[in-house]
Amino acid sequence: MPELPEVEVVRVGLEPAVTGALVTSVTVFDARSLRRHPGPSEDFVDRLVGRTIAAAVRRGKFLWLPLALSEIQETGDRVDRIRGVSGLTAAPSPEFPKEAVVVHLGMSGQVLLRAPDAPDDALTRIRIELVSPAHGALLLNFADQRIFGSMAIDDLVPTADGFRAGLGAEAPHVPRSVSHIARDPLDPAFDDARFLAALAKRNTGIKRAMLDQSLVSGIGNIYADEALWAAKVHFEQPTSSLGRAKATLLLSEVRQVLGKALGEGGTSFDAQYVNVNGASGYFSHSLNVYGQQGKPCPRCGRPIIRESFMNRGSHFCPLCQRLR
DNA sequence: CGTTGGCCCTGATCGC
DNA sequence: TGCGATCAGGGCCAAC
Repeated sequence: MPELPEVEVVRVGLEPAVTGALVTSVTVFDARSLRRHPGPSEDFVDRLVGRTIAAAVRRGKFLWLPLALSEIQETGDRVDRIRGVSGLTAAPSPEFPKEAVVVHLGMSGQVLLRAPDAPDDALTRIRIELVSPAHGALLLNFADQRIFGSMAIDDLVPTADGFRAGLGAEAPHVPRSVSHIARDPLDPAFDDARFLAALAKRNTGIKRAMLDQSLVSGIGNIYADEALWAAKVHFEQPTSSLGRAKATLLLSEVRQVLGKALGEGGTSFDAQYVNVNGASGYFSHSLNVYGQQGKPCPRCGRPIIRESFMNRGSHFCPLCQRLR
C-alpha cells in the first residue's frame, strides 16, 4: 500500500537513473496495467520507444516521467536515434515537455531498476529498457500483483496555481489525469490556509476527507490512522465540528508522520539496481495503531480497536480518540 | 454539485 | 495435499 513516503522513495531512486535516459525498448506482458492508457498496448510502446526521459516528478501518490521534446517528433526517425548515442548528449530543448509517462502504484505496484541481463522480477507487467547517461543500460520493471496500479502516457497541462507541478518538477505542468489531484502536505506550494478552509466546508468524516486526494493528496489508510492517533482525533469526527485548532494540529501530525516514514524508507541508487518498495523498516517498528489491534495503545495502554470503514480497516484507541 | 457506497483485482495465507 | 474462503485498499464512478 504505497503512500506518499513510499512513492517518494521510488522517485528519489529513479531520478538519477532515468533523467536523460533513452527508452530503447518496451515490452507489455499484461495490458491490464495499461488500463488508464488511452489506446492499445502498441500505441503505448510506439509513443515511448525512442524518447528521452527528462525527469521524475511526484505529486501525492502519482509519479510521472516527462518525455523530452526531441528532433524525433519533427523528423519521425526514431531508429537512427536509438542506434546512436547522440540523443544522450543533445542540447536540451528550450521548450517544456508536452507529455509524460504517468505511473500509479495502486495497492501493490513496484518500480524496480535492474541490470540488463537480470531475470524478470515476479509479477512484472511492463518492462522498459533504458540507456542512462549515468548508469548505462538498465531495465525498469513495473511489477504489480493486484493490478490496481498502472502506466499511461498523458498530455501535460498547466498547473492551476502556476507553480511547479510537484517534487522533482521544473515545469508548471501536470498530467491531465493528475490535474484534479491536490498538492500534498510536503509540497512547498501546499496552501495550508486554503486546505483548512476547504476542510471546514466539507460535510463528512475526517478520515474520508483525509483520503480524498482532491482535497489533500499523498495520505492513505496507514498514515491517516497514524496521524489521527497522533492528533487524538476519532476517524469519524465530522469535519464541520473538528475545529480550527484540531485541524491545524492534524495537518501538523500528517506532516510529521509522512516525514518520519520518508526518512526511514530512504533508499538510494545502487550501481546495479535500485530496489524500493513499501515495506521498509518503518512498518514493523514505528506504527502506533495501524495493524496493532488488540495491542496496548502506546500512550494510554488501552487495547487498539480495528473497525471496518469504507471497505478498509480503521485502527484507533477508544480512549485517546473519542468522538466529540 | 457534494457526498457516498460499491466495485475492480489477484497472490498470500489460513482453516478444514 | 488440496481447495475454497478470506483479506488487503486507491481511485474511480454511478447513484442519490
